[in-house]
Amino acid sequence: MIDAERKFREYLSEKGLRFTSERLAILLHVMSLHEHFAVDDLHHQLRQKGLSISHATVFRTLALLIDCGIVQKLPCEKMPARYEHIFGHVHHDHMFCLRCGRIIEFHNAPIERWQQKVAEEHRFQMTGHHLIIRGYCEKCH
Amino acid sequence: MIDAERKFREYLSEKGLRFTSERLAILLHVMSLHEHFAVDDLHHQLRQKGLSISHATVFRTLALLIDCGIVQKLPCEKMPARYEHIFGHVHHDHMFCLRCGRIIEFHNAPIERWQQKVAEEHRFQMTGHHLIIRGYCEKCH
DNA sequence: GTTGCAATTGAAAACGAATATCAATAGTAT
DNA sequence: ATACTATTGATATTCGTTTTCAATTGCAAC
Repeated sequence: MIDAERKFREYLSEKGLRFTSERLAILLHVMSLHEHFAVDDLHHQLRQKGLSISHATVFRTLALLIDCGIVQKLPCEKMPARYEHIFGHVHHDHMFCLRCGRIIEFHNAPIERWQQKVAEEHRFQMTGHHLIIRGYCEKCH
Repeated sequence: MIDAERKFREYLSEKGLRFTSERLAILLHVMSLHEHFAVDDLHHQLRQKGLSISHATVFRTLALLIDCGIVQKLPCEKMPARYEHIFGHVHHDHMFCLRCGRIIEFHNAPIERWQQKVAEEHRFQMTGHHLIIRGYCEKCH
């Protein structure tokens, strides 16, 4: 059993929810993806694997995975929404290319620290943040 | 004529678009608001002023004002989308209270500088950014 | 001013992502 | 095994936003 599965089982158990085969299949597939994805991507890929999991269940399960901290919704304002698994990864932010749609991940410790400081100054209890830098990637200027 | 109107007229003229009474009314009202607003707020307030401007026109005009740099869409993921005028204001980011929905504005120069630096490191041409800090405000922890 | 053309408008219909409904199914605790 | 209740899939619905299209109105040329 992978760590993410253990974490998901614990989360569901604590909330009195059930660990179903659909939820396991979605979790495992999400953890196997190393790119961000839309709900439809995920749905199609699961069907190609021979699993018939409904659209509604994919949405419902993603909401649980987000609440549980295994997945995050990307802050870029494109529709449909994009997701990625974050469990087992260090925190990172994103740059979004307005021309080709490429998403570049980055991590910057000073920015993280200053955010914490700004929150404290406003007596604001920070639980998370989203930083997205928009512009044009190396190939697209 | 206020500066924003001059800027909007120039923008429309350059694009071969027309400066209509509806567009002027929306621009002036948006500039008079000192809070973020949803499309429906704007639409209602315009109607209360006795102006019968359609929903569609409000949406269409906001898109122009955003493209022109007078208005921005806020990056908090609440529906419906929130907007604010930015023309004549210094750049700022937002904290969003998950409990009461309050939006706190802030500006932090070091964060801005580090963002620029990160973009340069990735040879990324930054045109803008959105930073939103989520959590609980002073009243809500 | 008048004219002509294309941009703009309003009302309504269409769109699309996401959510709710509900009967059938399947975990889970006993 | 049983009973209870969460979950599922199919479908319908919601709701913010966008498109359609005929009527209107800027605006530039005359």
